[in-house]
Amino acid sequence: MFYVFHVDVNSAYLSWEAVYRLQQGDSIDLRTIPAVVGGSEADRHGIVLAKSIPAKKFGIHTGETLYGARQKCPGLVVVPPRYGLYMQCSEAMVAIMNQYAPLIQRYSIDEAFLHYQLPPSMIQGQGAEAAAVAAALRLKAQIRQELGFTVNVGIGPNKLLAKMASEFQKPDQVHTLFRHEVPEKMWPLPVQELFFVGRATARKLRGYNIFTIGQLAAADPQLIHCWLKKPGLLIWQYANGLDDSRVTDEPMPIKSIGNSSTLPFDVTDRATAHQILLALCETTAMRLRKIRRCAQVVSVTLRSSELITYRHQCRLASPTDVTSLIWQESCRLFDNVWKKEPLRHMGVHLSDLCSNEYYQLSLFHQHLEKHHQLDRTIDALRLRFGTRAVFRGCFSHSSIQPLMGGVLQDQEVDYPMMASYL
DNA sequence: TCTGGGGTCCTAGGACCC
DNA sequence: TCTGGGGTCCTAGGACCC
Repeated sequence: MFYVFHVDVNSAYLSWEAVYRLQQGDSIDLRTIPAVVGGSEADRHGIVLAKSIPAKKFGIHTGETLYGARQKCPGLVVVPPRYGLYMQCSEAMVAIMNQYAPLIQRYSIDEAFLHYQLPPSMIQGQGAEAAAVAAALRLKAQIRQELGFTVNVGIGPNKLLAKMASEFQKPDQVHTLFRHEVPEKMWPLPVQELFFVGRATARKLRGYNIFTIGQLAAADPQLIHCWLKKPGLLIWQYANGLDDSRVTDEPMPIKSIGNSSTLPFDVTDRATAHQILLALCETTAMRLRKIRRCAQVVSVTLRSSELITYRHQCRLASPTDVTSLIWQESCRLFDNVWKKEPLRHMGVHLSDLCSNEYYQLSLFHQHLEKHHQLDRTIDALRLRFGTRAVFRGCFSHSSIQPLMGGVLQDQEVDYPMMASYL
């Protein structure tokens, strides 16, 4: 007998930022005022990454522009993100969760599932439910006391219902969604609140007169399948509370890897574009080598200043993890597809990954071997002396960063462990 | 200086082969 | 050449999640 807990940090980035600032002696708790964590507007990354509850009351949404958010709330406090800090907060939370169960599945930086096993003496029923709630309340209180931030814990018979439960009322709440509670607690909700029903699917469903999760649950699955194809069957099952996926701590195998960046200025010439591709290839290929994979497909994504996004991909003759080969291919793709319009955003993605073992053994070609050794040497130097220790000469008199993409480049600052709070 | 960055999965349609 | 049908591979695009 077990239950699944879903632990969700309330306004994660903003709460973590608030706690850190209080620790540093700041007198204002960001959670109690209209405040958001947002990217740099000067670098054109100016969107809301997380918002406080008072900010939410002004109608501010995650993902909207800081400009838009300020229109809604002129006195809004905006603070920049510190991803390294957030990683540490996340680690500290998972460490506490581990005191309650050996099996934890990290779902994202601020969400995790916990497989809560009841003692064998407990059989299904009120006693078991009450025991699970009591444990969740203790977990929530311990996180709050030791780390200073609040979480919602959802309890259910499976991951889907646990996750739906954690979304109910916020912050600092434990909610249950046991099977017998589904008709009362989940079915009346608007269909777009169901996991995996996004804007597009909700719009289609409304076109078929399905407005609530209960209406979706009661619909004919064959019809839903016909309308929405395979994802339709999935959301029909979700609407009925059905989900047989297990909590697992085995990491998902990585299928693709990529980096992209909204550029500080519009790019209008080929040479600059190629240099940016190199900066993106450096980061992406380095990550590829780190996980010991080679890529067979290279893809270049472009977004124009008009926000039109398109991409172009191709399959390589043989898999590679060599930065310069990936860059060469990226430039070729770029030249074939760029329409010469100003570019706001560029990206490089690698997919169809395979092991690099065979590749390493078959380095017969001298020039490949040299590239390979160069990449390895640079990787080792960057690991030891930091990502800025060594970079290509073409960047030395350029305003373009030699490595682009990735969010954890500012991890040189070490933050104190959150567990030192209180 | 109004629109981020990291992923996964699915489907449509064309090319190509038998 | 007024050409059937099945299967595979590939690319582009769109949906969803955080």
